[in-house]
Amino acid sequence: MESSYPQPLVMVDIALFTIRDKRLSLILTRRKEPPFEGLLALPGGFVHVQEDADTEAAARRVIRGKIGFDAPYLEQLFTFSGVARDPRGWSVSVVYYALVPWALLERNASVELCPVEALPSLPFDHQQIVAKAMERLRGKATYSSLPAFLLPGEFTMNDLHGIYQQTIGARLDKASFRHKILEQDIIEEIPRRFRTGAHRPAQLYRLSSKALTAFERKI
Amino acid sequence: MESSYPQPLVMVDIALFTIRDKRLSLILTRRKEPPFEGLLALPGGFVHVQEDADTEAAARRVIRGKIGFDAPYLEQLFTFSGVARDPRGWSVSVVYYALVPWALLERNASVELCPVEALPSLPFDHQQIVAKAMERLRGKATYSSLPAFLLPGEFTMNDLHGIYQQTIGARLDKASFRHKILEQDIIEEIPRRFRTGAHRPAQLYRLSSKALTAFERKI
DNA sequence: CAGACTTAATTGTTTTTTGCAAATAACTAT
DNA sequence: ATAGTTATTTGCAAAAAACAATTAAGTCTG
Repeated sequence: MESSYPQPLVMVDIALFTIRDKRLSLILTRRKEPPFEGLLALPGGFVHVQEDADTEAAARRVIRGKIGFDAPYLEQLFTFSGVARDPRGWSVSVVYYALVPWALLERNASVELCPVEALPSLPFDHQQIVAKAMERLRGKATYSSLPAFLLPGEFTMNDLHGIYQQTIGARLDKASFRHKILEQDIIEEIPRRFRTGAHRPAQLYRLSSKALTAFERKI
Repeated sequence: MESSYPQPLVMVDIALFTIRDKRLSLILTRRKEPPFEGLLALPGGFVHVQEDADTEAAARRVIRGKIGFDAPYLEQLFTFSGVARDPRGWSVSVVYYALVPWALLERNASVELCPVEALPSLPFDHQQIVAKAMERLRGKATYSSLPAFLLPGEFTMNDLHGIYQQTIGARLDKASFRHKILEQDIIEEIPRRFRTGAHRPAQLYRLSSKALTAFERKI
């Protein structure tokens, strides 16, 4: 039977993004075991065929282990494979990327955060993985509600505008951005809720039910 | 050591598209072994850690086994996993999709072709896989040169226009389409080459070197 | 061999989208 | 009250896209 052939090791790795101080950042783990013991790397682990229904469940397990709760946005990114990527042997890593608002992480003292423009050199093929994840993030930012998942439940149009500029890496016209976003129905005004501060109060928005169900269907 | 845990079975499956008689079609295989012996299914196989450098190499091996040569376009689609998708046990399938011009397949008598609107019910989770592949194809058609890989080396603007409409599933204005495509530099005129027939001859085009190198870099 | 026919390709016009600049609105701090 | 600052809207110009019609280039038919 074919399945008696030697099989690759199967693991999941997570590119877990957040935005702190307006900087897109990754949550990393300091490895507690060989190989690469002591180095910072993407959180990950082996798939446990006894407890994980599929690799997405494995990814959620890893994320919960790292930050204590589920990420609001989770999507499969790409599968990396080969004999050379891990010194333990031929391996397959199903990589997911996840977005978490910084507000949810703040109390969590243990997380190691690193802005994407200042990453250390990462073990395995994690450098490549990060590059691919950024590419996807940038790509989706131009036509989906994805970057909104980096924000907490309530946010202003300016917050959203900034996040989009961050992830796309370019300047966007405010008026056009506002227009296009509202037209897509991915966010909605929270009636009578404003962020008040030094100046004119800003209308608060939240993700619309349309955006949330689109995410459930992984669009 | 972690790697002594029970590991999932690792395989690759291929969604191999072509266009025959203006209909987007899939190349299927009649299974020669259990499970689902005798049924039509996507071509696939286990990853051979001795001979495959990575899952993409495994995918190429499967494709060569099926059609006798490499597909002009090949890209990783998605990884499907779980305990229920294959009766042999917890498995991971890294799925690739590939595009092949019908002209290259014509002489190959053994291939079983099936238009995507008239697929039989497929075993495993292959129905889902096909749905995902179509979605990706549709998505990419709107902004890339991808559908052009379904055509032979020389094609007319009308051929291309038809293919795009096929994969997107909507009508596209001829003048606008022409304009946008030419502006992107993904195809180029073949000087002095025309398809002659019953009426006005049509200029022949080919993929530009820009489109070909973009594919090499998997854009 | 003229003209009808058919498909290819271009051109012009209207409509929609986008980018830019300025104006208006709503607050706080002095 | 008013200057200062950020939020939001408005208006207009430029660009892109959709639509409609015209011109081009051949074959086929009587």
